Amino acid sequence: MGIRSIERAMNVLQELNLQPINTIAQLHARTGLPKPTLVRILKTLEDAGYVENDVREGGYRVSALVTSLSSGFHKGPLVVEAGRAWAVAITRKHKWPIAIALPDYDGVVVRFSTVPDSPVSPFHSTVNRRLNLLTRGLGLAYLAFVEGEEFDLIIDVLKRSDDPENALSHHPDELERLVKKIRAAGFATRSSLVEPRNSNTIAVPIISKGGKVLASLGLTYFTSAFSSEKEACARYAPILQSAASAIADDLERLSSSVSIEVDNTYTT
Amino acid sequence: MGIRSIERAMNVLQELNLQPINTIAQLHARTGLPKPTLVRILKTLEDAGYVENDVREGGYRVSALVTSLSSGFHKGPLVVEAGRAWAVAITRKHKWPIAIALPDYDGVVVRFSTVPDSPVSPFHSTVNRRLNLLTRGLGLAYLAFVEGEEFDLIIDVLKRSDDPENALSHHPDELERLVKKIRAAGFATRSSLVEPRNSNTIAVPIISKGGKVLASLGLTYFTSAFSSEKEACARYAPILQSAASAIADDLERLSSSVSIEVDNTYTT
DNA sequence: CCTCGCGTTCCGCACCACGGAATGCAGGGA
DNA sequence: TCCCTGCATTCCGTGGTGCGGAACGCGAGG
Repeated sequence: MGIRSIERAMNVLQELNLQPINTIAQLHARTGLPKPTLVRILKTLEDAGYVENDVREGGYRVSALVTSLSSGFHKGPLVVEAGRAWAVAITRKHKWPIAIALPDYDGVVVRFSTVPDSPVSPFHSTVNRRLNLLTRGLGLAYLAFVEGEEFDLIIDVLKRSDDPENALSHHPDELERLVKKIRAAGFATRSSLVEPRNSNTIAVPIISKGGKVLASLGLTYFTSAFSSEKEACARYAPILQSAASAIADDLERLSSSVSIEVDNTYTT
Repeated sequence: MGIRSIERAMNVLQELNLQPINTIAQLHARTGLPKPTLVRILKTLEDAGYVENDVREGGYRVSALVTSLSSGFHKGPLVVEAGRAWAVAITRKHKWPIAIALPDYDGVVVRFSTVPDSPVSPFHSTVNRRLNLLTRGLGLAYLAFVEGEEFDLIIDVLKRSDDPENALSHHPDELERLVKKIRAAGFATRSSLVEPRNSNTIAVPIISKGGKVLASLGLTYFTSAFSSEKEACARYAPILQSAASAIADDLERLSSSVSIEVDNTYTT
């Protein structure tokens, strides 16, 4: 076991990243740490410059310096780099948060999200969150556009899983129907069978000029903001689709002008 | 005074971000912490998933999870978002690290850098580093293209500073000569009067379609890699200039096309 | 075989982080 | 005005825990 205070501090720092502003009481509830301990940890982080105590807002928030804790981390594939700007732009315009997810073995992992830029996000920073392929919007948007034996390979892996969210892999015809529907529509949504119910995600694939599915791009919204799922999809799916194709274009420009290959590596 | 172990852990984490791989000995030298203490801290961070002990490489490195420590921080202006992808692409092609700096009162602050992507960087992650306007490449590339009373305003502020790096603000004609030279060339380099001497930076402004100087974009290289500064500039200045103009284009596309799509899709 | 430098483990002591209890403070209700 | 409630913050005595010098194991080099 490691140094307790450090583990606690890291947890606190993670929690702080999940909300724009955090009261001691909230952190107490979420981390289970005694309040005096929280105050002490937060004061330490504040002295070090990672945290600000905004008395006006009545709580603590992360400050700019936290970026220095991860600035040296190699950010990952060029798709994410190319997609960020579009994701941010869409969120600024439409408010809802955008996420970019990359495939990783039997799921997709959120590698970038504009949650911190969104004033109305149902979630708070989903970066590094792993999502299932058969139930989640971002997973389905990726999977449904994968073809041939790569598709079969993934399904085989999923079959070996006992995660209830992967259950569909045992029902080939149902699965096929879903995939066909998604392909025809050009976008996927989160299954209505999984939590959370008060939000939904609309996602589209990002497909390279060569036809390879590189990532998926999703928008998450509160269901209560629209009278029906259809309405939300009609509104945002085209936006996501054109953004996805713009990202593919950018990737092309970025690679051709400096002649590099699209790199599909991802870290775990 | 805060909790010592936390302060130490944060320092270690920052140091880890400054190099792709870090041995205990290096960290010991840089942080001054006893080796057993370092091992204990690193083990704690490793258990928590923020750090990996790569025995093959013989050292510690930050892992993907560190991004969760800053994922909630609002990343900043769209220029940086638009510029990242280009910066990454250039570094992948030409190896040297690229930085994007934004103006901040009497200086510029590095808001993004590809140092982690560069195998040959003279520095290591300069994110959040503040640079002077009159001596640093990124500062000069910004300042020299600012016009009119905005320029005068900045100089007035600099005059009130007693930082030796701002001394030039007291020599108007010399300053004017420098500014003219930079404008004519279209790029700036770091003053030969300031450290470090074994590297240099070539920087260009990023100017919006409306003519406003938004940021500066710089490339840093080891002077020993070229026979003269001229040679390096001849090679990289055009690359930076076209990237800067591409970034300005992207910014334009990002802001205009996203809003056009809104209007188009509303009827569907 | 020895030596050097390294990462890692050991272990007893000092000290410092811990958290329950107390305090301070602001808002709300009677 | 006074009391109450919920909150953040401070206090302070105690015991656990982080500390780091010393020892160890190991691989490389001579």
